[in-house]
Amino acid sequence: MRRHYITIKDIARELAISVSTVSRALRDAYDVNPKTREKVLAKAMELNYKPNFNAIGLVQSQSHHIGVLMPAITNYYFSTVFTGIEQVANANGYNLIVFITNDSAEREQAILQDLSLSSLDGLLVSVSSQADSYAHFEELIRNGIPVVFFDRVADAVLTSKVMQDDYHGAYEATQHLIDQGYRRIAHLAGPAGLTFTQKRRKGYEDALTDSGLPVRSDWVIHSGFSQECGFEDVARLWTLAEKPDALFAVNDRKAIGAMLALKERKVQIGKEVGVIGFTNDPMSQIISPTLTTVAEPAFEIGKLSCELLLKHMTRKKVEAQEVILPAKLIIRESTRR
Amino acid sequence: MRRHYITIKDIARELAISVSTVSRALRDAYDVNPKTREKVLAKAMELNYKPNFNAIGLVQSQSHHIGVLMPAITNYYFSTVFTGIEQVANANGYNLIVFITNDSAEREQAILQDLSLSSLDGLLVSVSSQADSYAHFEELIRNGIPVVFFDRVADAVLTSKVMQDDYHGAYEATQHLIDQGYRRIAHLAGPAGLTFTQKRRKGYEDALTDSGLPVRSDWVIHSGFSQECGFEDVARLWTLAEKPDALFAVNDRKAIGAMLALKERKVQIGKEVGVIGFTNDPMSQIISPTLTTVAEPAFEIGKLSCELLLKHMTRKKVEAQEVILPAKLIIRESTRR
DNA sequence: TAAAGTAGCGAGAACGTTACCGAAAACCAC
DNA sequence: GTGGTTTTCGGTAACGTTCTCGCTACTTTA
Repeated sequence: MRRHYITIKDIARELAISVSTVSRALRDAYDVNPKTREKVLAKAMELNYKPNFNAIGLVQSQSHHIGVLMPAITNYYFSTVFTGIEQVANANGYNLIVFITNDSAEREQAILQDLSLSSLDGLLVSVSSQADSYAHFEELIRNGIPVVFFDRVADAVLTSKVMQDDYHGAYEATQHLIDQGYRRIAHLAGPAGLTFTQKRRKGYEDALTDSGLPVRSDWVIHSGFSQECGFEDVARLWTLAEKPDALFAVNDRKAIGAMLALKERKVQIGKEVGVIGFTNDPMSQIISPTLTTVAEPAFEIGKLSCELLLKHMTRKKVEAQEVILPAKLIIRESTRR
Repeated sequence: MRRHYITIKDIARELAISVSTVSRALRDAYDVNPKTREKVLAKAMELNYKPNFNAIGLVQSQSHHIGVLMPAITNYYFSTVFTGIEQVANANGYNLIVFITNDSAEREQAILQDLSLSSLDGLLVSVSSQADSYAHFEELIRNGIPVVFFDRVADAVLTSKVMQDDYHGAYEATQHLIDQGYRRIAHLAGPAGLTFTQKRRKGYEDALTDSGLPVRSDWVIHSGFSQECGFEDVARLWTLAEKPDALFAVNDRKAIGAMLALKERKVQIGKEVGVIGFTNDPMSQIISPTLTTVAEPAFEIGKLSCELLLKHMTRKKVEAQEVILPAKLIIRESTRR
């Protein structure tokens, strides 16, 4: 079970110098003769020395690990955010430890419960949609482990957050539908508890109100994020006496589910019923008609979250900030009459 | 920078017992009075004690971390495999450290070069398509860190591998096209260096040969995995004097790129030209006509890879095995005449 | 030439935990 | 009671590294 690798002791012994000197030579050049430094480096290379991060972490009480806690990774948005995170983390010499909650609050709690404080220097989080308590995050922060939220943020926790402009994105999307002449606009919303669900709903409602259109609660359906949810939401809407003539979905997967339901009902998408999504998932360009959507800067959000976290980790005191990146309306066929 | 947390010393002091006893009480019950064990556990709970994994890792020379090295995570296949890995790793108390190579051989080398032997107990790998040297993997294994390959395996390295049945999947796909009456079947292949590219090509060629059809090298195009590659491959094929009447793509993204190119040329997919992919990416059900494909058991591959790795990690000597999971043909509209 | 400064290095403790071994205490059988 | 087990516990070294301090030897300054 136990393995033995090359350590600085081995280098010290072979070079007949002390471990202290080897340690210094390998890190910074101060207090060490350039010549001995050369020798140490050469010997380290020769023996293929690799530092033991457990030992370093122990003595410095840090791990060089950043945790990433997300509901899932099997979708365009999260996997793209993650790629952004990875790029920054890697460039700064940090490793990423990934935790997937499957959108379950219990799982999220369990992960945070098990989480040893010593194993992480910082944590990036997108909360599960059922999460009800954020005490664990606050405890983490209290213990000196910075937490940065992205996308699905916990409003109550005082720390930095990175997200897209959900409100204005939703407003623009709804406005676009209105501009295209749609008047009976329904909203396929996300789980009610999430902040961004609320923001997108607010943007939708304000756009309607600003154009003098009524906000009808029976045209707003809260459900999950999956394609199936979108499909079922349409089924429910189509039982109503007065059916909508446009759908604004909280994300592309739901919009696509809705489109499939509409196709099944032989409804002409765009012409009869406009559909608009949110995310700019590659699927939105594949489906036909192509889906109008609000593009989220997923990669940028990942990069920025990680950069912010690094700031919190390295600097003494960085005050919490909320970064809101612009979302961009992309007009395609599904809202073209 | 330095943080101090609750340690077993604190527990020992408060209970006026030794650290050895606390340590034993916290782990297994042997050699410790059930009563004192109770007290220790209660006190640990009270103080919210969390073990320091750096210290444990140092003394046991292990990290409880498993590395996952992949070309990307922003696609259906890899993110699903990863989810399978995550499930098994988590259930066994291991954390996952993710490395993304972006399909670059240099990046892969750099990651492996930096990789401290002490920071990983095992490694799961899907090699980059440009990888030319597998020396690093062999060194890892020599140093007692088990490596298991999945999907994109390194044939030369003697260790366990998990993959789908590329050969038979490709054979079946091609056979299906033949059965449907297509006769001039082209293959949009992957990067030539990868093992599974070769296997799928072989399956394609054998199916043709077995049906007495000629294998035409100008109908086999090797390029990348992206949608754009599929698009461009069709552009090239359509400059030929004799055009194919069916396309077998190495994956769904390429198949979809090809379909878009065909649509642009007003070619009726299915009726005029059959298209078949590989993966069963959700996109294949979204595009119209829906795409016939060969489903890969991505989640299962992830689970199995991790389970195999755990076996290698815990048991003294487990001999390397190659696991090949069945791939399943899923017939949809794109091959229906 | 003596005092003062500086560059380079080493000794030893510390980080939090486990592993090993020995000792004390409790129990048991006769 | 006595001797021998068994149970329970504590002391100490070790894991690989950094960090602090102090020492030596050389260089500079007056």
